[in-house]
Amino acid sequence: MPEIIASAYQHPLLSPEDLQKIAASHQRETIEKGKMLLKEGETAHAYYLLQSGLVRAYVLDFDGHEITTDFFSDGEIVIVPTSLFQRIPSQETLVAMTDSILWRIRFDAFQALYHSIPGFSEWGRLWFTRQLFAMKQRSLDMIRESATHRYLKLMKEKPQVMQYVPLKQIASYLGITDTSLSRIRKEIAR
Amino acid sequence: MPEIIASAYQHPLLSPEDLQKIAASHQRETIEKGKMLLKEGETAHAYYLLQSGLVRAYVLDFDGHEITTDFFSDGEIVIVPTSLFQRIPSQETLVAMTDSILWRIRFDAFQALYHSIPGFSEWGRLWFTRQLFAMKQRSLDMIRESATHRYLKLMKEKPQVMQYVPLKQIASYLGITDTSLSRIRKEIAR
DNA sequence: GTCATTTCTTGTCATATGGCAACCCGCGTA
DNA sequence: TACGCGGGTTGCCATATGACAAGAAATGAC
Repeated sequence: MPEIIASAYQHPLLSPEDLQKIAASHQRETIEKGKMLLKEGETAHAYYLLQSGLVRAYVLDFDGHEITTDFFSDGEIVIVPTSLFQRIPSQETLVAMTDSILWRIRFDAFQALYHSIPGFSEWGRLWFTRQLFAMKQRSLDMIRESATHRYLKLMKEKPQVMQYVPLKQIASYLGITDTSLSRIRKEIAR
Repeated sequence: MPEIIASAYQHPLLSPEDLQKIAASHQRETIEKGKMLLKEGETAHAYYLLQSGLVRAYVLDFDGHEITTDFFSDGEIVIVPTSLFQRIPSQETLVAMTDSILWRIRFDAFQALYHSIPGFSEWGRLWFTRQLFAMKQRSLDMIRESATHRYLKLMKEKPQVMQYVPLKQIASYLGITDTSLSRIRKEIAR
């Protein structure tokens, strides 16, 4: 069983046998830089556990500009929950920023595990709880932290992003223009 | 069975009998304006379904200023998921802005339902999915909408808030100062 | 290697918002 | 009635960021 799966689904209620079953529901997949895992308007039928690489999520602005909504890095779950769990078209697009290796699990397989392994639904609830917390922190950061602080924080938490993502896309994630980000970088380098 | 419970837990997989069991796990409670449902530092042991009233959630700033993180209105679930599901102290405080009526369900009772009624854990996942979406929208709004637009949107979606909450607390929810909000209101009244 | 495209930086000016302080108003209370 | 106080508004000035445009640097295609 791939190490990445065991560590991603770590939970006190999940036995080694449970993990075996969970692992068996995942298929290994690779994707090239620039390719999309999910496009706006499509309905998701699976989510992905990212073994290595970098994936970006974005939505389109009222006038067609991309706004980056998320960066996914090693060990994280690449997913658009609304589309997958409400079975509706996604507003977000998922695109690989580097060649990536991931483990896909289809909705049906997930559903079967969710209702047959108690520890798995516990794990799921915990995952949601943490996601919700992270999103709340992000909203709070938008309110109480300066753009400079948000940039430094992102650099610290996801340094890979700096390496593979154009500033413009980082800027939209931070809620500023690429021009401002450029000035912030200049100021920091001082 | 209280109407509010049946409608809050509406889900195709939940039978009338399921709803009976769910309802039986809730206790009716009232709270006076100004009282707290959960204080920063306490660990939540229950969540609440709000039948009528208005509840506000806030965190404290680095220098002690309140930042409003949420308003809960009729029919919504009043909860601090991180504290309840990770069994850790809450960073948020929940305070009643008006006299309110709510239905409380304790963690243990929730847990029992979650693992015995498949439709209930489905419902829970859907609730999380929607919350996550709402939080993402909020982050996006902070990025792409002006303060004026955010204010108008809040007025439209939760008009009760205007009625019972001081501008200062609304302003912190919108990510601006009360001074700015006052100017925005002036401009809108124009 | 050359050309085209994308990415990043910089300058100028406009605008939104903040910080601070003064002030006004309504309301409860001594 | 007078006072104190919380809530809201306003004026003045500072600052952060945006909009737009030009140019420099890096990247990719052929």
